[in-house]
Amino acid sequence: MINVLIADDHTILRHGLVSLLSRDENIRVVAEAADGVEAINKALELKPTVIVIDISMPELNGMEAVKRLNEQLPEAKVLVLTMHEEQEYVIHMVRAGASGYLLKDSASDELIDAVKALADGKTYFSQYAASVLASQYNKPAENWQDPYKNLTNREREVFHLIIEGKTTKDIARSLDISVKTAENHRGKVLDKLNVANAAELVRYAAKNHLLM
Amino acid sequence: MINVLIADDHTILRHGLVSLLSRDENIRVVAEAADGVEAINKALELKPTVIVIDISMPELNGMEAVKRLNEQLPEAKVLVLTMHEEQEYVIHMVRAGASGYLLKDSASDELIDAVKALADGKTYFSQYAASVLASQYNKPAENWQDPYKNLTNREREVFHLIIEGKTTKDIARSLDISVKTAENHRGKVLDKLNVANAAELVRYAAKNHLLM
DNA sequence: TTGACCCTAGGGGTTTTCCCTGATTTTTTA
DNA sequence: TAAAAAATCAGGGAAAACCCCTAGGGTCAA
Repeated sequence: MINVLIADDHTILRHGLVSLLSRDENIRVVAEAADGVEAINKALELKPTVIVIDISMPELNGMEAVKRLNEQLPEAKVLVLTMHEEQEYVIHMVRAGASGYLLKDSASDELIDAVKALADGKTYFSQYAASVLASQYNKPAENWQDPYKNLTNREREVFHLIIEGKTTKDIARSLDISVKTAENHRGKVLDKLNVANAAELVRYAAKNHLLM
Repeated sequence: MINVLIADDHTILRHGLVSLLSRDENIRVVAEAADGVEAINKALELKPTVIVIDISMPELNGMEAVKRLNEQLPEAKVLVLTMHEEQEYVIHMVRAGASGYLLKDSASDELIDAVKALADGKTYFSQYAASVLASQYNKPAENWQDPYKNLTNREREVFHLIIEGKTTKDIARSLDISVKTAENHRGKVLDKLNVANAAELVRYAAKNHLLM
């Protein structure tokens, strides 16, 4: 038997979810919450297996609620159910500890599947959410284009050595060139990628998945 | 009309895919390939909209093939169809430029949906693949543990400012402390996380998903 | 109350980074 | 072939980073 807590500030929608989930004989809705604080309190008290939560809620928004739930009740699995299609939401919620992400216009079967998957220790992401997550890895190919592409071969070598944490002296030794030359390349790289220092350069590399 | 190229070294399976996809009136299979090199050659010649490809193939494996296809024919969308459930495969293929990832035991409808999604410029990931991608964001909470956890609150603040690319002077201003104090904290952070400089610190942050 | 730890701040030093300018040789491209 | 771009080297100078040290004041717990 899967114990579920439903947190959503829209009463009608919440009741709809309850009756939808209750139809499945393996699922029992043990509590409802209309805001984030209530959700956390009831979760800590009843320790449900799965928590179905909406992002936008009064008191404590879904994101913060998920974060706290993950800290205080890590064994509970959080399924985010939302109408937000914004990319950032998906990633932030996953970062916050969500195990599933479903849009409200999903088929109702999907909701039940998702709850069961989470209860089973798996994750469940809607087609859309999956695309967003994947896009984080896909992007680089296109993003590379401008600045990184404009580096010369030598500069690209230097670039990679810098993001390895190498000093200019190391780089000079590595490439068998003078320190001054390495320094020049370094400067060019920072300039072309429009960053102020090595730390920012590594950030740039991370953002564009250039970090090995 | 969506032109599709199918690359799979298993003849029977390949033919099965062809007849499956051909059943849809909006899809036309323009070519088949039994290995990676053939896949690339035919793709460059026929410029299909979608390329359905298996990971394990002779001559040039799927991963390499996807990489090259992405470089030489970026407008073609690659759908990876495989029986490999290994985590690394998903991520590597996506990094290589795949727009979709489907397991061979998926429903046949899913294949058609996936092809159409890709032709439409979207991505398509099976439930499983999505989970793997999501897990990349979930992990950190556990990985954080050792060194980062040992930072004091103040050090953690400084840590985050360093990985923002801030200089010591910036940090001092930010926290309203003297440059010398900021410098001390900076030193402590580098020391505790066992890195030599800010660049390595950002690497550390990236590895542990601490980069915002 | 006495360590232990943290935050604070400074002294004094070396090394590295970053930003210039200017020049020679090689490679690429028009 | 001539022009442009890239790679090499170099020096000066300011700023930042990094390192080692001391030291007062605060909190907290044994």
